[in-house]
Amino acid sequence: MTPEEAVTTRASRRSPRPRADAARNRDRIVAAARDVFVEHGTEAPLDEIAKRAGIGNATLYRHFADRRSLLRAVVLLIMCRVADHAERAAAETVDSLTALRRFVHDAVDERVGAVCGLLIDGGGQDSAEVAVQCRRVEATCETLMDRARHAGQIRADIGLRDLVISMSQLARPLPGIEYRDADAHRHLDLLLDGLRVPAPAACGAPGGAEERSVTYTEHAA
Amino acid sequence: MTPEEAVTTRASRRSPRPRADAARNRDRIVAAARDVFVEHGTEAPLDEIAKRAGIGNATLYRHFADRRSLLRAVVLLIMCRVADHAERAAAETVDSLTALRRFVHDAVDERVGAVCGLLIDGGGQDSAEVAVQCRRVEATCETLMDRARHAGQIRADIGLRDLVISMSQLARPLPGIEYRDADAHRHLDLLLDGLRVPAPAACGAPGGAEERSVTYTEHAA
Amino acid sequence: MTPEEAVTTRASRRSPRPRADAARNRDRIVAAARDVFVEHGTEAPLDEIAKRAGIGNATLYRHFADRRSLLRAVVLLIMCRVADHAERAAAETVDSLTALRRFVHDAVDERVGAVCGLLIDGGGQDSAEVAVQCRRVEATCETLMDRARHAGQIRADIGLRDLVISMSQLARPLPGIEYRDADAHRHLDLLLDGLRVPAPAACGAPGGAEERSVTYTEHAA
Amino acid sequence: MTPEEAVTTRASRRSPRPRADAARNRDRIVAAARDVFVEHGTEAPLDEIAKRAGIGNATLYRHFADRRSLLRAVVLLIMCRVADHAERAAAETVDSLTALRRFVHDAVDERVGAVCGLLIDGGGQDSAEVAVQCRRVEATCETLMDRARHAGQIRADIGLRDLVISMSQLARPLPGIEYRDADAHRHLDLLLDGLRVPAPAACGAPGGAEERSVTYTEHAA
DNA sequence: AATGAATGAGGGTTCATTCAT
DNA sequence: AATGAATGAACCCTCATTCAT
Repeated sequence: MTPEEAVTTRASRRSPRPRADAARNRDRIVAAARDVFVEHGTEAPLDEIAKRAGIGNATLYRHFADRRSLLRAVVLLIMCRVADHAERAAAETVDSLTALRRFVHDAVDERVGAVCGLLIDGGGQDSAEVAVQCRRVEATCETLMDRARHAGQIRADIGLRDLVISMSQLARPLPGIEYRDADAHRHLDLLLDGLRVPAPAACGAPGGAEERSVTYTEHAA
Repeated sequence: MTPEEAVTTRASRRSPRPRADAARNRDRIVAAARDVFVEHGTEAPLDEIAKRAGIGNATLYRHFADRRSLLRAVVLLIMCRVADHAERAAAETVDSLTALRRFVHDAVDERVGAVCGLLIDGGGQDSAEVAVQCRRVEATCETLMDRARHAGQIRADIGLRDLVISMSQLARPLPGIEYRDADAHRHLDLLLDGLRVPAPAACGAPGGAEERSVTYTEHAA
Repeated sequence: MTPEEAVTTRASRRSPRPRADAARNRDRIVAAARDVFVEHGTEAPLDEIAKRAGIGNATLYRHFADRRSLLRAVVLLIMCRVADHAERAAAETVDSLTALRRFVHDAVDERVGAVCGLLIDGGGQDSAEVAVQCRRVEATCETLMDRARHAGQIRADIGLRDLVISMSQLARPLPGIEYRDADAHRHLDLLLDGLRVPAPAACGAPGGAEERSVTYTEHAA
Repeated sequence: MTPEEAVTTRASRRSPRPRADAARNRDRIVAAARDVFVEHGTEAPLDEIAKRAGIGNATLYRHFADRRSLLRAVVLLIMCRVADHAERAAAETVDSLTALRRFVHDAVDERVGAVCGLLIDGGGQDSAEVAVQCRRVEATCETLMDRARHAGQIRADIGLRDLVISMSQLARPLPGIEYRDADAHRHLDLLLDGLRVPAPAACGAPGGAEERSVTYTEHAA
């Protein structure tokens, strides 16, 4: 599903035609914004984005009234793709855990880290379209996790939120450090390994989750 | 080791005495900066920090020439404490994996996520003092990881960098979302579980690291 | 006289025909501009005017090269009508003072306050057409005032400029306050009463013009 | 009463001391703003005001958070002085009509036209301090007008609002035309003459208020 | 001819940093 | 030493005007 389709079916709109060059500009802006947000964070100057997109600053404002609006478009773009990946993974991959794995890595490739936090707890708090995509992701992931849980592949105490937050955090660009996809992929693999059962602790290694959970509780206090 | 000791032994300096109230102000500023950086990111207005510290803005500049300088001091504070925790964990905890676990949770409690990125790749690239602390952390962690590796507790393909980056990322505050220590602790536990051997794959669950590594290679291309 | 006639006789122009719809657009723009200038001042965004006229912004620029040009057209429109009113009042109303009264109220209804200042001192300093209309107004008013003066109806120390400026000012919209024609009409009546002779002072009331003129001189110093 | 006193008695405030140079700057800014507003309208660039005051633009923002805030200060300054003039005129001038006359001319000299509209209908809608000064003006004028009415000096159908609006409008700078105090004073004199009774019409001149009121009603329709 | 889109210049406001008390 | 105040540079956003369909 493309973001355009996500917003509304074109036919139902009044706008006579979204002039080809304008549409191309819009896409360029969103793509540039995504990259700049990844590199410099969501507080990056919009002028930088405009320059990267090869347009004047005012043109950016013609397409997006303010920073939030642009951010929303980026989130929508990413979330549409991520949701697509989730559904495709669920449809095409028989093993649930493998599907989850495929999903998180695809999400990282979609720069999901650029908009971390925005897809949590409903995501686009102020955008119905984004919320729809978030729900697509949630629904698909929940299904996959349920199946994996029932198959005894992943621990029962892991929820959707854990997956989404961890994924977003690990995929986030590190300020001051050049962004490394490789790290995100690698650490997500480690984390996914941690989700699996039998929990490593059950394999005989000393110092299991219980042990930590004690310490953890202390910290939570 | 306190940050003051970390900087230099006082005796070798000219400054006759660092007036008690000035020293107190300095500490207040660093503490306030740490908290503000955690809450609003490292781009937060310095005036906000000064206000939080209960001092005038110019006083902040008397102590720290510019933003970088203040940031360095915060990093140094955190890294000193984190290094202390690392060494204490190594000294007091017999089991290496348990020591690592203790260390990462203590680091989160020290708000290590606030300065993520600054302690990677040598850390304070422009600060010898910070570099010293980073090396303390690195040395201790490397020792612990070596011991754990040799004891067959953690996988052989995991390096120090993996631990430090993951820890920093998972402990980072999520913009727009209220910071939750609990999430960081929880997800670090999951990640640590993923570091352990026998790898979950070896426990019989389908879809091991090898499988992923294939996909991963594709992504890396 | 319509503004079109005022500009030039069509026959002398090259333009083959001013396509009916184009002419209609032009009129709409000028009317919209007049209203917007009244409501939001002469600094109002031109896009607002275009939208109000129901046309695209570029169409506005096809008709009027820049803001000044549009403003001139509005002034011309208003001044043509105001001049018409002046001449009609002079022709149809026997009593000169009554004719003046009729004139000023008609002028207010033509939104003369919207372009205040532009019709003073020659009016459209940069427009021959406007200047022509200004002269029509001036000539007619001068005649009427002369007649009223000679008939002993109005004071001898009142000039055309007094009338025009006062009228413009009192008819001006008050920023932040919803425009009230009623106030303008009311206060113009009061002012016209002040023009009359025998001066109120002569009617026996204390504190006449002479008295004030003293104070006034002080202020002028 | 100075604006400072109008805001609050200094003693009751926490602010340790309003540093002399800062206070001087504040006064300079308000004075510059008043002049610029008179010359170029209340939409004039704030940078222009800062330059005129001989300070940096940011200093202006330190003293006044936004344009409204600055405007309020100007209004307060003017209204305090105007209210002082009103009370002084009432106290020192025996004849009520003469007092009113003195008042309006003093108000013009205080550049009351710069803030026209802001003193109508309660004045500083968002400022209690301004509202207080407006009420001082209103109360004094109402008293003066009452006395003049009872003494048969002015017409009974004239209200406070008529006086205030007319005064503000006539004293307003004409955009594009250099501001002329003389015109304002002159036209206010004429208007005040119009307020007097016996109404000029009663003096025998043809075309009185009744006649107009007919036309007027037509217009109002 | 009409229009949506593009754009550069300019104004409002914030903030890191410097100055004067 | 501590502070309130001052400042210029940078960013966001608007708008008059031009361009391309």
